[in-house]
Amino acid sequence: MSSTPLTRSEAKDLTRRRLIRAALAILDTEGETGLTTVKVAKAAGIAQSSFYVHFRDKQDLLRVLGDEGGDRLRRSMREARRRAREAPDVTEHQRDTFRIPLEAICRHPELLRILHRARHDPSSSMHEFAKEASLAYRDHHAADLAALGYTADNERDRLRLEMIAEGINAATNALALGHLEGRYPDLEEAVDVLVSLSKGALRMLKSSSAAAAREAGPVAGGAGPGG
Amino acid sequence: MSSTPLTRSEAKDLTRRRLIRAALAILDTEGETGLTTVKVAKAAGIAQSSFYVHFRDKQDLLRVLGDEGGDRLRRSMREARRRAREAPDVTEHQRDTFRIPLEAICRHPELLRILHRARHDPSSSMHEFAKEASLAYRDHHAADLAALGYTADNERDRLRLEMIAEGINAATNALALGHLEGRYPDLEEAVDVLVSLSKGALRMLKSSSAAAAREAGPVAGGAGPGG
DNA sequence: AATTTCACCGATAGTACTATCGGTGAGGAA
DNA sequence: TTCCTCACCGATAGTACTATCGGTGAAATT
Repeated sequence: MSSTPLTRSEAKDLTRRRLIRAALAILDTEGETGLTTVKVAKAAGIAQSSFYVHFRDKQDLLRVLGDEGGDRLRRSMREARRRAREAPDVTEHQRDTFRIPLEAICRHPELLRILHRARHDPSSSMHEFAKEASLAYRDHHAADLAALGYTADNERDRLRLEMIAEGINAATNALALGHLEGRYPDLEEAVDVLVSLSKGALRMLKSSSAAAAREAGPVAGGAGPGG
Repeated sequence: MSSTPLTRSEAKDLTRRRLIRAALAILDTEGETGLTTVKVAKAAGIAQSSFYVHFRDKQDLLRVLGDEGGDRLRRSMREARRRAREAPDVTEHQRDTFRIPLEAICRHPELLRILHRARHDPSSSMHEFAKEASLAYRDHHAADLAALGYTADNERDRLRLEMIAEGINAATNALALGHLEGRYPDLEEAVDVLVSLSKGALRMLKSSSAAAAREAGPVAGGAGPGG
């Protein structure tokens, strides 16, 4: 009741925020197929035609959603790295490295679900953005692992580190969603699993030049890429 | 040119196969949004209205696609387990356990992409099917890991084994898709990474009752489930 | 106070898709 | 040969959504 009289631009911005919020909710519950200007406008409390006061067209809305998601993504990654650095010891630093992304996902699971879908849907308006975001996540994980002391000093190890990071990233997402679906009630157990997964993979990295043959057997026999 | 005169039911079945094949291709390249009776019928070389000779409606087509995918899934999982058992030694058995699913994905990546999308899209006609398939894959991986000698003898380890299996499964999918996208040219390297990931995780499992504290630090401090 | 701006509205043209219907001709049974 | 069956066809009714347009009233400007 203090400042209910809004200026026109404030009111417009508020409506725009409502549209974006509504769009995210619909995207999460009904997918890109279910996202229509009719539903978004109705959920935001305005007429369907007024949608076009705020966005040039539907494509434009998706683009804005992608941009906002990207910003939120970058901010949360910076924040995560900052917080992990504050851990008292190495073990806790390791656990933080995996706990923080897990908690971030659980706070805004709809963003991951939307990205996840777009990542594998070539027809999605957010497909390219989702691919970039996915690579950014992988590189973030790779940097995390490097920060834990596992550096790659040659091309082969660099590629391996990327693979490990991508694998760990996928596992993190899967466990977070499993937690949200109620299958894994204890998030700390998920942290344990991720820590141990990474330990195994990074053991390989450390011993790659010396005992590669013993660790993984004859490796060079390369199968070409699949069809 | 030998038996071009087909019976009517043979010809009908052929058309049906063409429709299913076309639907899968469109689903892969354009997503569920782009899957229309117009496109499917045209790609199969028949009139749009003739679509309804073969399927009651679009939903029916999706259901059939799900069923066929399920069959193919179960067959390929059985086949994979059979082949892995034939490996000459333990190391090769381990590698086969991860190589076989990787190769299976690379042979039919469109199936994984379609499932992946539906898995995270509540509006998808194949959503429930994709969730079940995902759990089936996880349990398949869990059985594989158990076959490698890592058994869970209590409730906590059973849940951990499930988490490890789900994580490894997600990593497998991610690496296979990365390989297909050209980021990881050597599939054998992906096998190495998966083997090492699993080794790390299963080390935790084996030592869970005895040396849990040394392996992962204080573990019991349980944080509740997230929001 | 007079005028302009503009966020929002209802109506609607245009587009794309789903599903039905009556017809047709070649396969198959009598 | 005669009749029936049915996979396929074109046309079309019905539905859902996108995007545009002229109008309206309150905020903002003069």
